[in-house]
Amino acid sequence: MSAEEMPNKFAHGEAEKRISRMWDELKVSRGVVDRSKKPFCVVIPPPNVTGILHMGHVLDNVPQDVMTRWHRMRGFAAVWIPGTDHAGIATQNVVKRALEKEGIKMRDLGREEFLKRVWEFKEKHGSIIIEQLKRLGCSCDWDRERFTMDEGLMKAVLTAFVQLFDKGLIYRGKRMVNWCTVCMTALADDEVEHSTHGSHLWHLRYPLLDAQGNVTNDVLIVATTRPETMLGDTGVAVHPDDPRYTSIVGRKVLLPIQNRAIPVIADDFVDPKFGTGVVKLTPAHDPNDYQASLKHGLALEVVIGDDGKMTEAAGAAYAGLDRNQARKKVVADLEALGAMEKIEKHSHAVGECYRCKSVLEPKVSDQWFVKMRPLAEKAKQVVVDGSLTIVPESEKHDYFHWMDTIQDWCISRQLWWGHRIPVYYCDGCGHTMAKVSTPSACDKCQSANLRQDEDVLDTWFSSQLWPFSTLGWPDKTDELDFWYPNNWLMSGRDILFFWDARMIMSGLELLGKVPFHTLALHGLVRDSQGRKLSKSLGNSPDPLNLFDEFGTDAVRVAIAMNYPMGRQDTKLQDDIFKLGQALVIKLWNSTRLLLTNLGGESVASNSEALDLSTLEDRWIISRLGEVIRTHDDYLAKSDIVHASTAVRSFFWDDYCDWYLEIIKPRLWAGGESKRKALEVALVCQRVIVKLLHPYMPFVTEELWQTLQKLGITDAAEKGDSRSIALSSWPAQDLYKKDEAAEAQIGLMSSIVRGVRDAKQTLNISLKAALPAKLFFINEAARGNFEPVRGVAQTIGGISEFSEHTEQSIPTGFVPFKFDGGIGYMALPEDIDAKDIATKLLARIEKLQKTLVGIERNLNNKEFVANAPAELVEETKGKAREIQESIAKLEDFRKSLG
RNA sequence: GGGCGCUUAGCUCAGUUGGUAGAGCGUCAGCCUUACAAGCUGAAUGUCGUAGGUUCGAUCCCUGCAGCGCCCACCA
Repeated sequence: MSAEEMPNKFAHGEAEKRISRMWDELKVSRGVVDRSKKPFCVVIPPPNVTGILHMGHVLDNVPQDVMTRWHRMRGFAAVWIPGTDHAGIATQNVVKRALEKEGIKMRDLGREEFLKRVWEFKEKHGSIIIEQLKRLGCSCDWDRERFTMDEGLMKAVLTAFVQLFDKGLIYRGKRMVNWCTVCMTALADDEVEHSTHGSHLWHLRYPLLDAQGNVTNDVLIVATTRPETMLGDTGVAVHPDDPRYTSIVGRKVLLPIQNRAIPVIADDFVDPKFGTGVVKLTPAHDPNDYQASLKHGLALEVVIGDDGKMTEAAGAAYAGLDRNQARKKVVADLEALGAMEKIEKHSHAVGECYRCKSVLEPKVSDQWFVKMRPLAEKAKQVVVDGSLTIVPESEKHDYFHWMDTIQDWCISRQLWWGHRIPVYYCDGCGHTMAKVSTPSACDKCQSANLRQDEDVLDTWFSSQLWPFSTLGWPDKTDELDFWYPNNWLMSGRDILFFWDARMIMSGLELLGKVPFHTLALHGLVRDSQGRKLSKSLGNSPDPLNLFDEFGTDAVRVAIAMNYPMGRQDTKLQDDIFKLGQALVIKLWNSTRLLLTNLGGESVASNSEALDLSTLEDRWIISRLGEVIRTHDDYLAKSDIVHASTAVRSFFWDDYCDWYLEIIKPRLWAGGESKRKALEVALVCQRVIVKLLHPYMPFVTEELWQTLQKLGITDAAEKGDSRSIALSSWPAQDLYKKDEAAEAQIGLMSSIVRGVRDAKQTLNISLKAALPAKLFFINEAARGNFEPVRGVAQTIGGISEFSEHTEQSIPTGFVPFKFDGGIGYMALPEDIDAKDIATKLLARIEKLQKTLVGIERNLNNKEFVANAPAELVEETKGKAREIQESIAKLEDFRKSLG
């Protein structure tokens, strides 16, 4: 393509596909173990294998791609490892429901056949999310894609289990766990979501029995939120110091309906102030009651089954009823018996399944647990001593608190889809052992009569190994040696405990090292009204539609510039994608401006040997170095919002609005000055394109390829020029700071702004070239003016600047303020004096307001005495400038009549 | 019940050795100026949640209060 043929817009739809293909062919994102380089490794938070791309994924992955691309260009041996999670409950439920639609029941199929169906489902849908991540432009090393149930990771999971088991960190125990009656499995504590429900507090009358077991006239009134569980009551408890009840401790009450005598016990877990101060005890269906039953030797009466239906033990009248129906019937029956004292309104928190939202049932059962306390101590320590940094820092509090209050982790799930627990029971001698590969005989008695545990592991048990299992652990691979610990991990705050914390614990325990050095957390994006994005609200935009409409680059850069990091959640304004798109267009067009001015020539530059004899060239190069520094500093702190907006504002404000406008006359004029301008401008353009590449990979690749084809290069660049993704990151040291140039251009822009302001006040065209005079209050400004005289004339639309040294206003001129002095611009003949006077008055009043604040300080002796001398001088100077301006504007206003 | 965070322009948000407040969007005014009208040039708008304290000086540091949000938590 020749420069003139550069299309006038970026056709993102076509280009993104073409560029993705090119990246695949060049394998730009391949991570190679290269010990001459520094390692940089990130692992993707594995999306559910059956998932489809939503805004949450965009949020997770844009910063990871930014970081990975940035490091790759900076010469790190960078790798970003992709993959998917088998997502135990979620996937099992999806397949189960799909089968039910075909009229097939999971249990009828049997375990083996069902699993076959899940695998088929996975093969069919598993690549969808991966393809979508590619569309997002993620530069993952796709050859290293992993799945939490692939062969290697399976081995990692089993090995981890066996190691923890052999160390005694995994044990089996009878506990009260959270049971989901819909998913039919146990859940870990943090898989429970609490939400407040409006309900009732039922007060039940339990008649007191005398020593012979006969009903007396006394009743004990118990308050409960779950009347249906009374069918399984095996005791009643009061506080030992509660004077109302001390006399009856040890006696028995008659449980209505069941007509069973149950004991009254004393325990200090009872709060005398709540309800009646008497608690009914249902050890099989309440965690507190269960603890009490262990202490006091109460019986366990299971009245609610795994499916949420009442059991035989509940009595013939209730067996088979759903727990909710049973509640109604129990209440009605108690009322009929006269055993219902009263019913109060009461709201309380109820635990729900984080997958299916149904109300959980506490259930006593045998489950596998990981001992967390020893792991938690180490995990805390690495954050305390700084070997692992959490961003934003405020999240540390939550992290420490969680570690401090940690309970053992229930890792067994009564599911079929997942890693089957590698524990084998010997039917010969009762020995229990954990093995990575299926054993043929018992370790102890050599019996071949072995039975594997039926349960599978919690999904998070495998995801916690992700930072090292994906690198080959438990094998000692080169990758593991080179890229572990990972450098950086990004995740939503919502999975800090599910995933991040457990990776830290398992990494420390199994490998003795932190899994990553920096943990960056982000909040959620919400809609413009602050609501969570959800399918049911219909307020969750489909990222793929956004890619089609605005271009992937636009979506990415919009997300980067509005990222919810170090903050609370971010409200997604409707227009941010349009603004992202505007940036893409602006970048495209600024390149086009330069290319269409090449005049058929090619411009090869060298950042190390630029001719900077022209002021604006020195200035933009100085600014360029500054923006690289600023950007890199921010990104090093994982702050992609400030990093990306710094580049944007440099590009748009300094480069496009000032620099390109300044050099346009040189471009039109041609010759040596034009060539130099193009050289500098193209260096800047290349650097800007590179700086934006992590955020907008597609359009920047397209522009890069265009420049390369035209032979526009920079001899100072290193790296592989076949793709911008492989090119070298701009070196900030190449672009030296030039204070003088910055001060001079700063003065120029201040004068130009003053002139423009004056022209708009007078309602005259900005192009009208009028003469102007400058009166300098600040000597430094006078010195800085001479070099910018020409530029100021051109850009400001001034025929000629001259210096004014008198105090009085030159007649026929209008005053304007600039930093360091007062300017006077020639007044055209026909002006609306009244209109101008009004505008001037407003300006004067504003200056006076500012002056009042400044003078308040200067009039304060304590300020002059205590504030730093520099500040006092600066304040005095400021005051003088403003005073002068006010005086001149005021004089002029009066002269208008 | 505990812990954490937030409150700054109409909206979304920046703002660290404490020095008199910024951006983008929106609004208004003027420009089709030969890269871009998805653009350019300007303007207006704030008792920085509230009451105190420290300080010459507080959006910033300390304390109380109010409103909002998040996390954790077995009160039946």
